[in-house]
Amino acid sequence: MTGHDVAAHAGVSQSTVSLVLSGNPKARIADETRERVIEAARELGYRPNLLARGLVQRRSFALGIVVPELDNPFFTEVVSGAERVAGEAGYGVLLADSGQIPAAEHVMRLRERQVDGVILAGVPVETMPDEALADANVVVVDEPTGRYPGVASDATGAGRKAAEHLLSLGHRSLAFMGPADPSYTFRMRERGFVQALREAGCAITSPLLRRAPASVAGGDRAMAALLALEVPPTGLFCANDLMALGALKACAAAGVRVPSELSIVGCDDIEMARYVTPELTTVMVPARGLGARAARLLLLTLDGRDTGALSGKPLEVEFVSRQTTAPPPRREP
Amino acid sequence: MTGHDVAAHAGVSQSTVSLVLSGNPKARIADETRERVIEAARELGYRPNLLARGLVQRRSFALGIVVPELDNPFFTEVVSGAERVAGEAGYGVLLADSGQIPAAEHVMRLRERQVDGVILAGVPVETMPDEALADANVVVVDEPTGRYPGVASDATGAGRKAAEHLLSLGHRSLAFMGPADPSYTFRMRERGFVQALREAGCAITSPLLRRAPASVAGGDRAMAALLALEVPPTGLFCANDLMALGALKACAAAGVRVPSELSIVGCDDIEMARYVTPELTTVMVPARGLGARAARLLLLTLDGRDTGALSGKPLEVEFVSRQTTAPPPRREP
DNA sequence: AGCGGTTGCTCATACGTATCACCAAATACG
DNA sequence: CGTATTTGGTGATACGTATGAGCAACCGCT
Repeated sequence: MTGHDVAAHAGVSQSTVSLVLSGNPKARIADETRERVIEAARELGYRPNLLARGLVQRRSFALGIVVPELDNPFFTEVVSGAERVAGEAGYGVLLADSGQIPAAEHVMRLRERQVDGVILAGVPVETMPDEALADANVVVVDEPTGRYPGVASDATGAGRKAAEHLLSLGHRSLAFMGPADPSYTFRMRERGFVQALREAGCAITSPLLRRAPASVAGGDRAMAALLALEVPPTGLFCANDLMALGALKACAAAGVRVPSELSIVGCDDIEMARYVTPELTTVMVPARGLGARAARLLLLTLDGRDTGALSGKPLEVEFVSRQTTAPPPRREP
Repeated sequence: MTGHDVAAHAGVSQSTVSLVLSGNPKARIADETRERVIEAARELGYRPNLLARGLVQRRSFALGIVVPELDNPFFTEVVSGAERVAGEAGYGVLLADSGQIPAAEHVMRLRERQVDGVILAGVPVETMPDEALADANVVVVDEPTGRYPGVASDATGAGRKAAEHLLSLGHRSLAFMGPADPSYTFRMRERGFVQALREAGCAITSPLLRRAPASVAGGDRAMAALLALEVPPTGLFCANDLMALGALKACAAAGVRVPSELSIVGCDDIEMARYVTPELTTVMVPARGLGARAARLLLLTLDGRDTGALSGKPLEVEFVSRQTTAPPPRREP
């Protein structure tokens, strides 16, 4: 089932079929011919071979997206948002879940498939060999590089909002937990949090700054360490929701009541934040929006359109008050 | 950067380059020539154009996967499993998140991209027009069709195990919640549960059989309805974990204590099941395994290998005892 | 020396589409 | 009526790769 078959069936040449079905609308085709071709294509159920089209047009109308792990709901949402936008624009999406293979290799594979562009989310772009990204259309999610266009959320704002909320509740003994090898976004969340505390004259001390993998298990471990301190904090900000869920779990295991004994604020607002008990107070980061925006930015770039507008300002984050925060317990009850 | 460039650089023809770099190993190439070509390719950073290869070989070495929603962690895991297996075999993965567009349309788009096969997970295959799947390599996840090869989990077994557990704890007043338009798998989970109850002389009555979307919100609503009954059940089996999380949430909101007042069993064992409080007792369905197996089955089919072995027996499910089940409260305390 | 067989490579072509150059017929124009 | 212009289409080619046919050189054997 090729364009030639349709041509034969409609009594025209393959060129004409191509012009009718995918050529630009300014092609001069008689209405009657156009009808015949379209009808023939419909009857035969013709679908163009996008490999062939891609080969000659040097555009595959597909884009790749690389994430470190689909397990993390945050990245799932990014993918979901990007997929939607790409799909609506007629683009296909090639997914690469980093896993064992280094991200750079994934990018190379995607480029072999001639993707028109690549979205990188949560991968350490700075550590990738230059050649992998050389003259590729790349959009980086939530990790401003200065070298590639990107979309980001207001990460320092996220940390700041968490701090402001906890401070306003009266907390003064605050802790933070985040990954040991933080990505840009995690660094900024931490910085925003720490700076806001400092400005309020409430510096964070080293034992209250825990490093652990940004996962539920990591949060669990870090929380256990915090609870083992001589004077545990009364409030906690976690680099992401997964860690916060782990912290919540550790508290439940240790019999520490949230929020009456300890207030916890997460970050991302993954769906699960609403479904745990108590519901997690967090800072909403528009993951799906980031993915969608990344895709839009990429598509605009491919069309050679101006990208300044989209690339510019970070996406707003929003504090979401739920049930894991409350005023600190009174001292020496 | 094409094979011709490499050829020129190595002083051979493009054919030779092709033979060296991707031709079958039985091609007769002098060692010295082979070296030269490989070296030239390395120097130039040559990567073959898979579109061109796909066009001539009539195989794209890519497969498509269609899911109804990436939001559901179950499907995320299926995708993740399939992606891993495909990636290791050198296949690319085109993702289609159903969303607004009907699944059949997604399949057509994937086929335009010449995917070698398609994995369908959670899409209503029976309602798809035949032409969409005509002479395509299809593997259906968890929905035996009789027309297409598929991989499935032991869904009746899942329902049965949930029933057996609750019965063995002493429950006699049991409820079920599942979607109103159940897929095959959901129907079988329900059937296994109901049958096991019946065999134990403990039939389930109609008001204890709730229909709601298989989501957290749906579970929440259904649970609220159950709690409003004159005699609420002491035990509950949910068609999937998302519903169970919703039920848990509704209980928390209504002040019903789990598991002392009500036992809840979910199904799937999504990651979150471990992280809610109390931890969710559930039946583990190997989602990642299903995805991996679907991919393997598809790849074998593409190689023209025998597929009987893989297609055969459903994957085992496993009861996972956690914290949401306990003996029923004594009557009239 | 003569000859079949093997080795090592190249030539030409096909895959299915888009697109440029070109052409015949029809039409406009003075 | 002769010529410029437009209309509506076709033919040929290119995209980058794989691959069967073919070919020259060399080998082993009698």
